[in-house]
Amino acid sequence: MKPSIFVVEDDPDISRLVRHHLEGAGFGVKLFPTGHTVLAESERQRPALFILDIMVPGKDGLELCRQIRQTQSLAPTPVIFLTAKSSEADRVLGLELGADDYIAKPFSPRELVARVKAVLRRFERPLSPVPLRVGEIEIDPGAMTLTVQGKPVTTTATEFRLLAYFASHIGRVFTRDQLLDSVWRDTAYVTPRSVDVYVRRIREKIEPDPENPCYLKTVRGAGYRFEAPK
Amino acid sequence: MKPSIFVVEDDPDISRLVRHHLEGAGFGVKLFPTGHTVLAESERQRPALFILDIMVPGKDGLELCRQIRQTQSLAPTPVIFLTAKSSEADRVLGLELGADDYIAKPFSPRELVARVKAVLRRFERPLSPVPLRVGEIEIDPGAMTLTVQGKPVTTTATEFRLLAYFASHIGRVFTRDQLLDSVWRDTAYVTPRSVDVYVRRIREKIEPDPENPCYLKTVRGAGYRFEAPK
DNA sequence: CCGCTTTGTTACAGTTTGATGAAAGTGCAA
DNA sequence: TTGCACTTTCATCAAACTGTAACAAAGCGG
Repeated sequence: MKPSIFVVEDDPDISRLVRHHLEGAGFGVKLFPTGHTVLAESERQRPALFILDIMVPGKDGLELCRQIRQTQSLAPTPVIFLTAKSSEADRVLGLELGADDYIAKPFSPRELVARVKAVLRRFERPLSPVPLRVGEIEIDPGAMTLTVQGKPVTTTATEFRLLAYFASHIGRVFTRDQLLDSVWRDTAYVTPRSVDVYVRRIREKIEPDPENPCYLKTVRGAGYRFEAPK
Repeated sequence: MKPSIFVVEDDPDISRLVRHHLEGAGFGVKLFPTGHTVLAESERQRPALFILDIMVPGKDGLELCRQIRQTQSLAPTPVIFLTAKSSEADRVLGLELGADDYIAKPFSPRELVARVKAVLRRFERPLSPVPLRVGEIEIDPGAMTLTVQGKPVTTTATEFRLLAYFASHIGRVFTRDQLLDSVWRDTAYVTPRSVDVYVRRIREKIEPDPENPCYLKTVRGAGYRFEAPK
C-alpha cells in the first residue's frame, strides 16, 4: 500500500501540480479544496503526511494544523505547510504550531518531492497508533501506555513488552523459553523462572482478580496463554 | 519439502539479498513487492514464516501482520519484521503487532539466516499447526486446548500429548510401548500400564460414554486405536 | 463353566510445577 | 557517586500432576 498524502489547497492549479508530482513519485494523493472534511476523512484513512496551504478558505491551515495536533490519533502525523509568503514570521509561526516543514510558493516539483520524502524519512515512525484492545485492556504501543478499565496503569519496559507480545498472540501457548527468546531476545541466560515473576506482576496490573486470571492463564506443564475473556 | 518463506519487501535490492541468502540456506523463498497478494497466496500455499518490511512508509507491514494474526489459518505462523531502526519503541511496536522477532537494517546475511532458523526452531510444532477436528472433538496444539461438543475441556499436559498423538494418527493401532516411546519420549522407565490410566482419563473427557468408547478403542492383545466415529 | 490373561479402575504418595515474597544485582540519572 | 527503579534470582509453600500398585472386571480358550 502506497503512503497516502492529504493535500489541502484551494488553488486547483497548484493542487493539480502537487498531485501530479507526488503520484509520479509513488505516493497516493488525496486533494481537499477546503479544510472542512479533512479531519473526518483522516480518521478513517490515516494519511502518512499532510500538506496544508496556510491560507485556505473555510478553515485556515494554521487552525487545521492545531486541530491535527490536538487529535490523539493524528497528532504524530507530519505536516508540511505551503505558503505564498515566506517571511521569517510565517515560518516561525508555522513551526510553532507543529508543522514539520515549510515550502514556499512557487516551488519546484523536485523540491516538493524531496521535502516530502525527507519529512517522511524523518518521521519514519508514524506509529500507526491503533491501540490494541482486549477485553477491558488497552495497549498503546506508540505511547507505551496501558489502560485497564479506562484507568491508566504504569508498567515497566519489560512488563510492557511481555504483555504486548501476549496480547498480539491471543490464544497461543508459549513456553517460558519461547518467551525468553521472543521478548528478552538477546539477553543471555535469564532463568525461565523470571517469566513467572513478570507474569505475576502483569496479572496484578491487568487482572480484576490476580488469583483467578481471566486474561493471562497458566498452562501447567507448558507455559502461559493469553486469552480474551468471554 | 523445504520450508517456504514469504518475503514482503518493496526494495528490490534488499529482497534480492534476502532471497539469495535464504535460498542458500536451503529455504524456499517467495517475494512480494507489495502486500496485496500475500494473504491470498498464503492460504493456498502455507508459508513457514513471513518476513515483512515494517517500514515502507505507509503501514503495510504493520497492517499485514495484523491481518495475518487475525486470519485463523495463518495466525500461528511466525513473523519477522525488517525494521530500519531498532529503538526500544520499535521493539515494543513490533512485538505488540504480533511479530516474533525483528531484524534491524542493515543486517548481515548471517544474522538474517540465524534469526530465521532460530524462529523456526522456536516455533517448531510437533503436530499439525492447524486445529485438528475429529467427530465432535477439536484439538488445537498451538493453544493446547481441547473442545468437546463445543465445550472447552481442560487437560493436563500428558493427557493432551497422548490425545494429540492419537488424533493425528487416526486408525492406527499403537502398543503401549510404542506410545511410551512416542509420547513419553525420554522419560525413562514408565510402566506400560500407565498408558491404561491415561487412556481412561482421556476417555472420561472426550467420550459421551466412557464405558463404550467411540473414539479411543481398546484393541485387545495389541494396544489402542483412535477412530473417527461414523 | 473354569481358570488364565489382559484390561479397567481407583486411590495414594511422591514428584513436579507454579506462585509468591523478599533480597540481591544492575544500570541509569541526578 | 549515590540513590532509585527495574531486573533477576532464590527459597519456600501450596497445588496439581504423575505413575504405580492393588484389586476388579472382562475376554478368551479349553
